[in-house]
Amino acid sequence: MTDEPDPEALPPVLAVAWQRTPPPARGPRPSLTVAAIVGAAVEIADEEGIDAVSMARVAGRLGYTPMALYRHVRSKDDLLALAQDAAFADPPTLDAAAGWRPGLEAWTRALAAAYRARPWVLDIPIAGPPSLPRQVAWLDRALAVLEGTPLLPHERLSAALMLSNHARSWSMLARDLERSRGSTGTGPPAGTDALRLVAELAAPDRFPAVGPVLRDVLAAIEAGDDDGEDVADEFEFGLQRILDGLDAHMRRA
Amino acid sequence: MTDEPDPEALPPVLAVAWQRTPPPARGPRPSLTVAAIVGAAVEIADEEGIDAVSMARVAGRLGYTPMALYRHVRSKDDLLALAQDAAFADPPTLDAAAGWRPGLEAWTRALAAAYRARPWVLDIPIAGPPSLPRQVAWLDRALAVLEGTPLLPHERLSAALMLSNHARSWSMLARDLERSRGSTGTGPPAGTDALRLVAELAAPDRFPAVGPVLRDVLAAIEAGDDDGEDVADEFEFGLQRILDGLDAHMRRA
DNA sequence: AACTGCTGTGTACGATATAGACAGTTTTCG
DNA sequence: CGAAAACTGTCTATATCGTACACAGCAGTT
Repeated sequence: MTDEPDPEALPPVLAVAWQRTPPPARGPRPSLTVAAIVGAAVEIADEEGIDAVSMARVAGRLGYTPMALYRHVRSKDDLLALAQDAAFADPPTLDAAAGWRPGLEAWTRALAAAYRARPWVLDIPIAGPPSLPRQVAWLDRALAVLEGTPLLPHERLSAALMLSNHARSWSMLARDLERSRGSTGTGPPAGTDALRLVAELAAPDRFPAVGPVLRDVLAAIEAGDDDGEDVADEFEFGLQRILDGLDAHMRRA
Repeated sequence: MTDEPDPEALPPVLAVAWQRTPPPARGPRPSLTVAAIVGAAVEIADEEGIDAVSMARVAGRLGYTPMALYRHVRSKDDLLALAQDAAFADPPTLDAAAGWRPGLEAWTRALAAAYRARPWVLDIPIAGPPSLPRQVAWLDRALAVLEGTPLLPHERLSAALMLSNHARSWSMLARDLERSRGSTGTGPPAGTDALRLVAELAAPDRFPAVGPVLRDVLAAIEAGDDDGEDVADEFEFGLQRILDGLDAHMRRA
């Protein structure tokens, strides 16, 4: 009678992700497992992107009916959340003796590398604060690096999330530029072209500041060869600014 | 015969958004307009979220057939991009005399306020660098504030994007927490509960750093009353760190 | 007056997520 | 030992969407 959800109960995704579901006592041994389902989803996403990940595709790859998946996973959204978490490699081990700054640098770069390795992860909308195992593992490493610092606990959390957001945001930008480089015409065009377009479209009287800056950036890009390099440079610039800001705050305390 | 897309041609979305499409020379006067379509989409999203925005709903609200929209908009994705851009208010006018730091502070807070006013904007995946008019207008204001500073042009661009990313990321977190506060049980639970869960789930042996920090943050939250406040505090902390980092970099130059 | 290019409509198709009933299997309880 | 209970995977069905395609009527051009 009581369909009231127990407020103390684990949300289903978390229960599955943290393997808090006791094995069934009765009934046939499940031949499908969550791990297999998630693995198949990851494989498909690796090969063809998340748009190719449908319940039917995942089930088909494993030799099952689409509906079989719903015995192990509550919804497609849940499956995608699990796939996203599974897509990450284990966080790097950081040299604690080297200090917090090199540690966080390495951590953030590793995160960006993870996004680069599986860009489809960026297509899955994030839902809530990090709570799946792999994400928590990454968070743990960042917090561990900050352990000797004068930062307050909530400041450490903020710092880690800030760097994580930075890695994610810039990875999305890099992915978008790469995508538009490939597909001609449909999206905004390749890196420099997109900038050039905006620089031309922005009327100097209405948007006086944007034009000069973009033209200058364009000139700088054309002086160099590669423009994938430039995106990486912007990533580094932002990373160093954030670390500078944390450093300044620590010195003040 | 030549279906080759002209590399110099505007991508269709941009042509529409910047009103670079010449009015048709022949044929009946269009009764539908892009502005009306986008406006209807925004209204529906305001009332029921983006999930409620379907081509049929938008067309229906205007008294047209779904397919009529495709005469003015290339795809649903394009429509959403336009709606996202239209959803933003005009950027605030900033006091140039006050200096770059107060200016960027106000700018970033205004951006966060815009996300708060229309949270559904965050559900639309961003595609590429800012290139639609309202987004460019916002970017222009941030760059204008940085005009007197020793930052190089590409550094100014980086700084603006960094702050924009910060506003967006934290707005998403705030929205997620608010969402889970409302819906009981289905998603991850309300703000503090989510943290508590992770704190319990993270085994101390595998994730030694996460537990203490989360418990400390939880205690701090429970000492105060509201936890919406805390998210705002984290936003401010990150904002100040980024500005500190920019400040340090400027002094060095 | 014929033609051309345009607008909005109607129909149709192909995906897709997922609800609900069912048959078969394994364990537990009387 | 047999009946009931709990669970797995399947099958069928539905509702929702985005959008391709062909068409009817309209407004300028030739």
